[in-house]
Amino acid sequence: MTLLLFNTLTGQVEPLVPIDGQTLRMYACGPTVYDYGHIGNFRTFLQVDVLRRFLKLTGVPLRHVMNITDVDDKIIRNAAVAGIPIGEYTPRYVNAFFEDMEALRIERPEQIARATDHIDRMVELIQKLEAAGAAYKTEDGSWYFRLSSFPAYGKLSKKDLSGMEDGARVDVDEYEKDSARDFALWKAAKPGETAWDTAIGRGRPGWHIECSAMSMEYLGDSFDLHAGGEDLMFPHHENEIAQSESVTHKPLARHWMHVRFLLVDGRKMSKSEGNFYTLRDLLLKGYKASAIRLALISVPYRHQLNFTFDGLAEATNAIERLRTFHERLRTTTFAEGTNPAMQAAAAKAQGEYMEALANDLNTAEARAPIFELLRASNTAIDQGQFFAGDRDAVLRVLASFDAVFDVIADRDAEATKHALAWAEAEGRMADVAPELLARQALSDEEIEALVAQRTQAKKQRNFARADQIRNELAEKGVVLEDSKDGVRWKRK
RNA sequence: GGCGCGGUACCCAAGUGGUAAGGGAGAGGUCUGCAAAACCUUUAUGCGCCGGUUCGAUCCCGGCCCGCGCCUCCA
Repeated sequence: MTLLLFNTLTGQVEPLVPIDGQTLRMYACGPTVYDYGHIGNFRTFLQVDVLRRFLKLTGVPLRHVMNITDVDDKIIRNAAVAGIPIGEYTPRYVNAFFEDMEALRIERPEQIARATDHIDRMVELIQKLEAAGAAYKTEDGSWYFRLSSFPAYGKLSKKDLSGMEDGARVDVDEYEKDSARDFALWKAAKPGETAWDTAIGRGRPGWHIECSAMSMEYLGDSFDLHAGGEDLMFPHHENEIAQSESVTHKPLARHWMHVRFLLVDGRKMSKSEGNFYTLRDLLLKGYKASAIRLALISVPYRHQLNFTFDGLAEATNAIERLRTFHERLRTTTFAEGTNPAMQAAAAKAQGEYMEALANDLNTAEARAPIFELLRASNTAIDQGQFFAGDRDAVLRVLASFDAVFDVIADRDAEATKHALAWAEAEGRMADVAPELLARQALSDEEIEALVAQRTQAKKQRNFARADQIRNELAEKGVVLEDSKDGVRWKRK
């Protein structure tokens, strides 16, 4: 099955297939590690995760490179404020980022590349650009890209810069540039700032050059897909194209994917609006990592997603239903055999599910057949028309679902535990929701003991006592389910 | 100002030129000691508004209204 993916470059939905007929090579812009990741960052990374997981599900081998920008103005500024070198400042945020990826079940790309590990590659690239007449050095020792040397500039974002060349706006700090639109490849060192001594002078890289240098290093001159948030389309990706293609004279990437921004309560998320959330903020409020994942991927990547707490609650409940169903399949004993109707329903769901994802990663549409199969299965089970062979077939469909969505398998407790440990270490326990703390109050053993007591009380038909225990557990976030096979409990 | 996106039931949301997936929530019911879970029924003659094309439009075209994003560091 071939993925049809919208290509920003052509404005069309096109098949995404490896140009070399084997491995799909992709580059996706990663984080700038100056702070903790927010849900907007993660929406993009999650949607790219959906892409890579679907490709893997369809049997496409991947080589996915993600950069980590560990040197830039904000990092330098923040490190200076903290009074430490950037090499000491960034690791905590790099580690936090990886921990957040793990919490959200975002798969690790095959290759992670840090900017500061590739300074020499960037310098080489700038030298090549100079040789090609596309780069020049200014008096202060900075290097700029000569936009006039690259007529195709703007082809990705569909911008016509012809009328803007003679910028009426003159930036006094950049008076040395040939043209106001020329962008920095290399910034000359300012006193006290982080800098590298290199063949092109002492300084630090501009933002865009790292992606050109590192994609070339790990994926070659030309690769299959380049992805990132919509804001990166211009100027970042446009600049990457200019830098890379001026040297290679080959298309940097054949396919470009851009994930739209999310809104929070109908507005762009920003600190000043007071609608800014990191993943950690939400975990401490008691929301499950899986619910955050589902909420952020359920609206297809090309649409704005309006993030709300209602939406998070909805995702929480939807996951609960999936997990309850999965548990029912796993723990119920079914008679041998199959129900042809169920076999057909499972095959249909699987087909519709895959087709929806193959259609430009339509995650919203992909959910529908899964829930339809869930209901059909529950009905069949209730009526005794569901057999061991059906269970296996339905479990296989759920496995396909989770191969991409990854929300049924429950690792929420670990993510929450890590978040709480972090809050403790950072002195942020005041931000932890009381309900979350209440939920941590009982150990599994204590819950088991109370459940046993309640079962005993029920046997003695002491329902008052049994209900008392149930209420007590409910206050601690533990929900009970009585069934023929005994009592199941779960944490909310 | 330039570029682009969206307005579908209480909320989220998919979708197609032929009469509206799915999720959440609510209501009623079955089951249960009571719950929970599960299932059944129910909640848009309607898809922002007005025209047009068509045998037929939510889906195509035009206009209008409203909301949002990008154009600057930003996922």
